[in-house]
Amino acid sequence: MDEGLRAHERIRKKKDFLFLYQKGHRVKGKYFNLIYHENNLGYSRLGVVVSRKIGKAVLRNKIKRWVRELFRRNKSRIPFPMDILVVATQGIEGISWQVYREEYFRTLNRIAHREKKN
RNA sequence: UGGAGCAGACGAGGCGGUUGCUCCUUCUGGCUGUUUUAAACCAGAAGGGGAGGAAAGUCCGAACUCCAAAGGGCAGGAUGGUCGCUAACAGCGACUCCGGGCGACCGGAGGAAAGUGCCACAGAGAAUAGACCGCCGAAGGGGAAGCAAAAGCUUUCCUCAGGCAAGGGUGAAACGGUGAGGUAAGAGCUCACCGCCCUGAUGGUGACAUCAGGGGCACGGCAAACCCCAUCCGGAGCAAGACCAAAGAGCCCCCGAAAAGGUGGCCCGCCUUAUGGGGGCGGGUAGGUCGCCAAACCUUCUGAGCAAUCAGAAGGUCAGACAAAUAACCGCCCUCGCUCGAAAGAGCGAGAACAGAAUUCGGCUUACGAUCUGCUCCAACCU
RNA sequence: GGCGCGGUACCCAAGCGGCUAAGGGAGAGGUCUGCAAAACCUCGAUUCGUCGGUUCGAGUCCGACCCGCGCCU
Repeated sequence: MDEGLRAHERIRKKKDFLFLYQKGHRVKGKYFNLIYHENNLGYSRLGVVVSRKIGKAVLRNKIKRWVRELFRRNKSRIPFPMDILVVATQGIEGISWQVYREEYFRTLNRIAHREKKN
């Protein structure tokens, strides 16, 4: 599996965001919430939301870069093709790259477990 | 050595590699399409570019776009020593005056004799000054004592009529200051010096400076109160705006008067329109494309100018996204800190802070560094 | 990204440059009551988001900064 992140692999349309907010399944985490919904594209797509409450522009960009890096490096951990929306919450501004990575993997595992049951 | 002032550079290590993003150019393949070639799109390869000095705050000024060709007036706003620079500016440079500092240096700047308004409390009086305490009471009035025949004279008291504004006191501010003369006591009443005002001469483009003569003091403060004077400004803003255009719905143009609406806060002016008649097939949402990166540009040199800056020559082109691009990590070297060691050296850690382009420039302001550099001033010590 | 509005006690707020910075709610204490409620009385801002400037004097006028909110695709 490739480790790229091309334009079509990112959620870019306002409609897609609104659809996920309405129909997506939510997983609440300590530092971010994750909204997902399966798609029929054959590949997964990623969207990142970091509001201005989190911090200044430098920090917001850094968080987005972390999220994208983990997504493209670990596409094989995603159980099936879906749209993923990562919404950063207050508290994320203090943590390190390693802590964030652990949290991301744990959240993906939770989704895999939940979907197996269903 | 310590303290201080001003100016300036840099913005963070260097080399190489792996994975990944974005834009440009060239090439290859695919898809679509057609008479054919291509464009666009997708994938790949090669080469190249890829955040800041403040990209920030959005405080000023412009370019650009639309609002009728943005036009006239009012209202409103901005600036404020002088001269210059600039596309423009609340910016920059040089100079002038005033204030602060021992000093390097720093800060301020039109008009208060065009008008209006305000100056609480305190105080006698606060802008056509005023008299609480106080000082005087000379000439005038009254009382007492002495001298004198008398007229009167001398001394003294009253503080009566009145005079004064020196001193006390109030206040942020009290209607020139100091000294001398003068006087009953005083007072620019007079004089000297200082301040102020007026006139003239000289120098300077000018703010202003210097000098000479005169006046006899008049002109309190506040215009970041209204205002006056001079100069400048139409309004919005790239989410401006232009073009293509699914779905859905019908929509548009021409003719004519009143009314309504719009056009910048108002007026003028200008534009549009219901209804009726006639004619025609466009307008525009989602979405897409453009605007969107070569510009008042950067570097070096030469010349003009005290300087800001200007002129010329040569060379360079180095972000262009749109839920929005720089990250994760490895190796070697370098610098710094800590530990071990007699030393050579070894190990560990760190390489930041403020902060992320969003139409583009010129400034201002604010934030920041464990990177530096230069000049200057003051103090102490040494020679 | 651009444009606009606001910040005064715990909350809502008024405030021509001049007295101790109105008022309402909530709170605390008291009066009343057997105890409460209601009513009545009393109390609280060392300072008006922060820092400078103008003025004799600033919550108010003028700058700079901080924070909060709204509108425009």
